[in-house]
Amino acid sequence: MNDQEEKVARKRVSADERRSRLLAASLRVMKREGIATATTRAICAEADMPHGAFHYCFHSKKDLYAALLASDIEIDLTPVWPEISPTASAEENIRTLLFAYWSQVESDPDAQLVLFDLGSFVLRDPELRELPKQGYEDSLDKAVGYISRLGEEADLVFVGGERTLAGLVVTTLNGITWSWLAHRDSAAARAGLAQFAELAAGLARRRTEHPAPPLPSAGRHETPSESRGRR
Amino acid sequence: MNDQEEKVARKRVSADERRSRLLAASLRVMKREGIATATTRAICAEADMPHGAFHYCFHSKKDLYAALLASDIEIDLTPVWPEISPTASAEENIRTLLFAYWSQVESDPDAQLVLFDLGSFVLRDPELRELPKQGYEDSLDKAVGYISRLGEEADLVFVGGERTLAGLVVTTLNGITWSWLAHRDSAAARAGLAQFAELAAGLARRRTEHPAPPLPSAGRHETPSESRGRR
DNA sequence: GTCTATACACGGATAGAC
DNA sequence: GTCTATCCGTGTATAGAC
Repeated sequence: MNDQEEKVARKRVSADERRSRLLAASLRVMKREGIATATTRAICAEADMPHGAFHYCFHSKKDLYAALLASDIEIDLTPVWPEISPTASAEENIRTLLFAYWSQVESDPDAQLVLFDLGSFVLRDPELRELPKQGYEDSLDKAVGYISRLGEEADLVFVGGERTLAGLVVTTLNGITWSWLAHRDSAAARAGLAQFAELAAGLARRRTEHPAPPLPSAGRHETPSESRGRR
Repeated sequence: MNDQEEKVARKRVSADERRSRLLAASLRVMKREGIATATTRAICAEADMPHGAFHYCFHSKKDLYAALLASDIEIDLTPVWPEISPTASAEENIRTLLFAYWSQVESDPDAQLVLFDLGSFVLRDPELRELPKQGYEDSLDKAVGYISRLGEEADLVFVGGERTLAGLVVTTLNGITWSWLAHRDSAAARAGLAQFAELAAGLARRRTEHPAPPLPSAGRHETPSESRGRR
């Protein structure tokens, strides 16, 4: 006594629901075959919708790109927090976090590729050029969030400020990811990550000890990171 | 008494010459409008050749991509070497080199974008997937070359070996470049570069003096770059 | 809103004259 | 080798029935 099932049970769904299904489908297609092959036809097929559906869910294909970049395809570090503890060293905690991130990168390389692919594409379009900027800000914010939480959970504070460190993290992670996509040498990538964790740990200080903030390398000429910390 | 000039004097040129002209033209088009718009037609037009010429210079369009990635679109640091001197600090010398690289990046951002664009595209194709790997090796080699020369000219040697440092440099430069393409904040990019120079300097040692390695700014508590130097 | 059918342009590649 | 004309597939977008 159900309405109809002429084909394979294509149910009635709201246009909004369709929109998000198309977004998900487009992401799947892009991961599988690349952005160039993710045509409106392929996407609709993947979402099991007629081709015509596309253009009353999205004004144009650019719309889809914009929406895709807005819905951040990001990595979730929630499950790793229990492993963070104040008793471990700063370097260990940082490495734990970075490696948790990294294992997700490695488990789904195509997602990363789509991110570069999409960014690269969008940077060419005058109308969309600002999107990656926003995306960068967003990942910065997210990194700041993680770093803050790390500070709390592991009782740390960072020389130069959280945002500076966040910039360093985002940039380095992008660099390592891109290089890894090219060479696919996991050991090398992890070594780079570990090296970076060591570096970042050098910027960490315990919150509790030393009431007088112990700046590293004070007294000499000013280092870049110090001058940047202010402004 | 010259042969012919029916149109605008389209001279006779060898197929090889055509090939390289097409490569150059394709690069120009890609820089200007992106890889997606660089069609065989657009490329031939840019090279002032008939469309048909394309397919007896290149077997297919993939061929062009491969050839393009093989002919490394790289950055030349030759003019900066005079500024390198053993009297300057390691950090200064490294920063000089990095900034020289960077000013070329900033002067031609589209070239960088093409590199990402092309890499991203090529990583999708099963037949071409190995090309970026090779490209990465090449830039590693190039970086090693620069680092070696820096070692000679500035009388330095690097903890961990030149190749390790080279990997770090290539990766970091990629990361900073990609981030910069998104946010276009030159000051931030240069700050990151300076920060990295500081870090890398922590890995540098004078070749000549002190058989026992003289750590910079020793005496107080340890700075990040110092702890990093060891391992 | 939903879907089918179609318009229209443009992509890579090739056939075949010169 | 060189170039023109053309094939054929596929892309985005829309017109119009339901």
